[in-house]
Amino acid sequence: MCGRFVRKEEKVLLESRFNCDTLAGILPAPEYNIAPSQDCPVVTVEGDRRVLGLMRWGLVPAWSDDVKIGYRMINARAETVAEKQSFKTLLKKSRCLVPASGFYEWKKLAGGGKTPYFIRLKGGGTFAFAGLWTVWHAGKDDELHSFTIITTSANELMSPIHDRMPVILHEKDEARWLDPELGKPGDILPLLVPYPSGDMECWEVSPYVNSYKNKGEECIKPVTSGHSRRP
DNA sequence: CCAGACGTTGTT
DNA sequence: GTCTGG
DNA sequence: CCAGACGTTGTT
DNA sequence: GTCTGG
Repeated sequence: MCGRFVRKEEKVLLESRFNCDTLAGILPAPEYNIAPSQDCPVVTVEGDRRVLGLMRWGLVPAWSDDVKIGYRMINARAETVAEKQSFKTLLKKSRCLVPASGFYEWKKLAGGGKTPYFIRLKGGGTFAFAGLWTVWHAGKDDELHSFTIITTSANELMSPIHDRMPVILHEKDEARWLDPELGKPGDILPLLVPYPSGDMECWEVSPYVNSYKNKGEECIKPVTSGHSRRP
């Protein structure tokens, strides 16, 4: 679940919305169909300031001897993230915000097919997924920064589509999620819950989005004549 | 102590 | 790197 | 997440 | 069917 998302924000908007500076490199343009292995802007804490840096979606743990593991480490389960050895240290020390405008889920059909849905906050505001990040060393000076998105059970809006959904942080909780002083599970696990259904909306979109190569407005256009509706 | 594993999803 | 299992 | 590939030998 | 790649 949560294997594709959307980020329509410009760099300037991201910096103001998340109160951060741009760390290094050129940020990619707004993006409609972000897939695993792509580089995305991610907000982390360095010392006493927030920074926006680029990382690859799909966690490549420091111990891995193969970068390809990242293709399958795109999510971490909230229910077990404090216990799994691959995540517990990161949960304590390496949390991040992943800015987004929405995400996709594919609903399985009885006939064996699948239909993509676009999901976002009501009205389309910018939000942050709860993420974990790490560094992998390919060579002596070769660092790969990567991240994963935490998932939780589906809320009422999502459950007709899928049984899992990404953790979306309430804006007031973003500072807590990033606070390096907070390392105890009791401080931060309560944030990893489904976002309220009433504050979200979703609609069916075209299978055009099935290919991550397809970009643009078409990726979030309702498949039924312009009206958003429940699945 | 060392050796060995370390993840999610969906589908069956 | 860090945790679990033997 | 979905799309797309999925192989070896020998010769150049 | 299953794995890899983006």
